[in-house]
Amino acid sequence: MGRQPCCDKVGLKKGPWTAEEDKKLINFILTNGQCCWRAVPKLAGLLRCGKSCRLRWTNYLRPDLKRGLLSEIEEKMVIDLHAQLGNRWSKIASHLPGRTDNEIKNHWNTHIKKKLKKMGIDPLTHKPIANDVNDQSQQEQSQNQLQEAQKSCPANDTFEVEQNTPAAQAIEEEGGGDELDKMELLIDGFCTDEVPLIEPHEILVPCAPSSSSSTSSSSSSSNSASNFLEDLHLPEFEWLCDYSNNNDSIGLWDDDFSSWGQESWAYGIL
DNA sequence: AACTTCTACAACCGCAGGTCC
DNA sequence: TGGACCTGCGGTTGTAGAAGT
Repeated sequence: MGRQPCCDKVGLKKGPWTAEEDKKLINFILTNGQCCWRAVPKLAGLLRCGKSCRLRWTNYLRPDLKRGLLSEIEEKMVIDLHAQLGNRWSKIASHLPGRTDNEIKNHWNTHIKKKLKKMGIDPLTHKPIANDVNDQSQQEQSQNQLQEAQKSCPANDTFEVEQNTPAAQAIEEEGGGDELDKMELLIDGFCTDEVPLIEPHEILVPCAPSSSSSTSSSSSSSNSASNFLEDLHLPEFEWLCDYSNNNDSIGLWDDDFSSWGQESWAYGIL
């Protein structure tokens, strides 16, 4: 007896999400909270499987997401963390507030891998790329050591970022280690693993719409997903925002999601 | 201008682990 | 205790836009 598929695939939509679908999903999650993803599409009126809804929410629509390219510091952190954790993207992501495992995985595959190879560093072992057989066996040995270390590092342990891997050093030498201390402070005090799930009634709505802004965000779907927020009516929520350390105005209601999740956002209970 | 190739990233798939009954 | 169900994770694929020819 095989497992039941996660969803009845007949008649279900696949591929890129439309603004309308995003709207329905956001409305539903904000109203009902995250529960029982399998039931979400049906209840939200979406022709998607629950898995797809969860992915869309966690990777794209979640209000606490940062958008845009990873900074130098974040990139360096990813390399350090990867050296210690391997391809455990979700664990790596948990040390980078506002970043998703998918985002980090993509960034690793498209940017960091190339960068490291270019520098003569094996992205798998984080050691200088070796050419002969002896070096290869050395690499295997170090890889085994790495795996052993990973085993002995329980997931919830407080994590010390190793700054001494050749790869991380190479990246640092390229520039961009300035704010590292700041970032480490952030990590010491914050880990997404520890972030409690925000219940819908605890989610706040931006206190004021504003003109313009918006930094990044590139993809067409992100733009398509953005404008409909103007149409969202969420009377029971109020977003609070702290303008004090952010010169940009909040772009949520006019441009895209790029402002969601930045430090300037504050969440609280109404 | 049209076509091809490359790049970035969103989304899908299958599996593993946890929980519940 | 074991099976069913659900969620989360990691690898892979698909697609759109950019860049090159």
